[in-house]
Amino acid sequence: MTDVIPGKPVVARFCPSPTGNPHVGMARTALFSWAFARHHGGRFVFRIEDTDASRDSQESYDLLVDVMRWLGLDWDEGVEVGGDNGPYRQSERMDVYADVAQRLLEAGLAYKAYDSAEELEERRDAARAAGRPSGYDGLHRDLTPEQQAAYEAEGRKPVIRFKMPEKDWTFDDLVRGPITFGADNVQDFVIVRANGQPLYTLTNPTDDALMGITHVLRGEDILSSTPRQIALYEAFAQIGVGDGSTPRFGHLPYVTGAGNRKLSKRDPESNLLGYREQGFLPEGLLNYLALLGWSLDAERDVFSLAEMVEAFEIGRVNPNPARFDLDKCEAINGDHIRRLPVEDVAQRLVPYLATAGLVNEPASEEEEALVAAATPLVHERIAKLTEAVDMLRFLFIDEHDFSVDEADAAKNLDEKGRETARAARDALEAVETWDTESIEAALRASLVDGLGLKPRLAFGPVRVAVTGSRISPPLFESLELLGRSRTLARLSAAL
RNA sequence: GCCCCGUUGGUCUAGCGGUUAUGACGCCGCCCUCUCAAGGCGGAGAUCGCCGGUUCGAAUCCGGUACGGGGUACCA
Repeated sequence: MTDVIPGKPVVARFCPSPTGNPHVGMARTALFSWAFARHHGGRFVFRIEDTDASRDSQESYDLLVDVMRWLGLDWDEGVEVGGDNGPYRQSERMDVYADVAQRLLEAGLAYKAYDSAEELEERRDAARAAGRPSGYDGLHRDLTPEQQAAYEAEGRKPVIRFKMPEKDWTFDDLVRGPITFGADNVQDFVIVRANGQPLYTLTNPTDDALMGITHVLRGEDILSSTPRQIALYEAFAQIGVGDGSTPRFGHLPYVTGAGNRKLSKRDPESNLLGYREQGFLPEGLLNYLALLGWSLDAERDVFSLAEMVEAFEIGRVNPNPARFDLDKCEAINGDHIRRLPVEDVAQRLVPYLATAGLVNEPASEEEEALVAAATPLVHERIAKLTEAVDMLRFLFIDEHDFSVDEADAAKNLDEKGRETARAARDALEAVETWDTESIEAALRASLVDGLGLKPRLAFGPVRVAVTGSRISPPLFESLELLGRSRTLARLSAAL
C-alpha cells in the first residue's frame, strides 16, 4: 500500500467542532494526524468546524486552541496562525459553501428536495419494514420546475441534496485496507438545510478540497460517510473546486471507556483538561495515547514525540478499538517525569504548587530555590505532578496551617512514639551543622543505637510529627530543607 | 431491518504461513530500604471469538457464523 504519492507533499488536518470539553479521543486523532504530517515532512492544518451555532461555543473554541498548544501539536496553517487558505473557522466561510452549493445545483449535481420531515419518516419506516436500506429514496431527484413551483407555493422550503452517482464505492482505507459500499446503500444526502445553513457533509469536503488536504485521518464513526465524500470530490473536480484530486482516508479506531462504550464527553476520564490539572505531562499523555492503536515496536512503550514522528506509519495503526486504561496512562506519565531533568520537573511543579496555594504567584526567588531543592526528593516518586504537591505540602505550608494526619498520628505517635519523638528532638537540638548527614547521624545514634529501635520504628514517629504523614519524601533530606526551628517546633508540638 | 468495521492473557500491544505466541500496565513473591516510590529478579495469566476450508504446516490466507462497535439525521 502506497500511502503517499511521491513528489506530492502531504497535507493533513485536524478539524474538531468546538462543542463541550476537549476529550482524549480527539487528542488521539489530532496526535495521529499531526504525527503523520510530521513523519512525511508535510503540513498540518488546524481548522475549526463550527457550523452548528446551537452546539458550538467560543469557550470550547478557546479550550481547543489552548489544549493543542499545551500538547505541543503545532500547526502550520489554521486558526490563530493564519495561512493561504483561510479563514479557518467554518463560521467565517459561509459564503464559500453557498457558492459551492450553488454551483453544484447549476451543474445538475445536486437538487432541491421538498420532502417534509413526516414524509421522510414515513417512507423510511416503510423501506425498513420491507428490508430495504433506509436512506433517502430519491423521490425529489427529478422534479420538474412546475412541481418545484408547486411545492414553493405551498410554502415549503427545500433542502439541497447531493445526487449520488449510482455506482459502487471502493476506497483503500489507510488503516483498514479496501472497503466497498454498494450503490444501493449510499443515498442522496442533504448538504444544505432548508434554512440555508450548510451541513458538515458539504463543509468538510469543501474545505478539505480548498485547503489541499491530501490525507484525512479521523474517527471510525464517519467511516460510512466516506463514499459520499468521495462522490463530492468527484463532483468538485467537475465544477473546479480544489485541484480535482481526492484525498486518501484513514479511519482510526475508537477509544473506549469501561464496558465497551466509546469514551463519552461526560466521562471524567475523557476530559483532557483534567489531565493537565492532575499534573500529567503532555509528553506522557501523548505517549500513552499513541499506544492506543499504535506501537513503536514490540519491546518499547516509552518514547518521545520525536521518536514517534520518526517511526509513525499510518499503515501500522491497529484498526480495533482500545480501552483507555488510566493506570497505564499514569505509569507511562511517571516514566516521562523520571526521564525529565530534575530542574525541568522543578519548573513544571511551580504552577501546581501555586494552584495549591503553597507558593506565591509568581513564586519568589526563595520559593523557587526551595522547589529546586525539594524536587529531587520527589522526582522519582510521582506519576503525576500533583502528587509532588501533596508530598511537599509540609515544606511549603504556613506553620499555623500545618497539621498531622489523625490516623497516622494515632498509629505512630502513641506513648512510645512520643517518647521516640522526644528523643529525636533532643538529639536534633544538639546537631551543629544542619545538613542531611548530621541529621541522620544524630538520629541514628540516638534512636537506633541509643534506644535500640529498629529503623522503621525509630523514624516513623519523627516522620509523622514533622511531615504530618506516614508517607513522605526521604526523612533526613526533608528535615534539612524544613530547617532546624520548624523541625524542632513540630517535634515539640507532637509531644 | 439494511450497510460498514472489529475480534491475540483482565487491559493495551507485537506478530503478517513454520516462534517455547512479543513487550507493557495491573496482580503476586523476593531483593533493596527510614515511609512511599523508583530500581532489580522471579511468577501466575492466551487452546490467538467459534466452525469449516486451503496448505506438509494457520493467530497469520479464504468462507461462514457468533459477539461487540459504528452508521442508517435538515449532528459532526
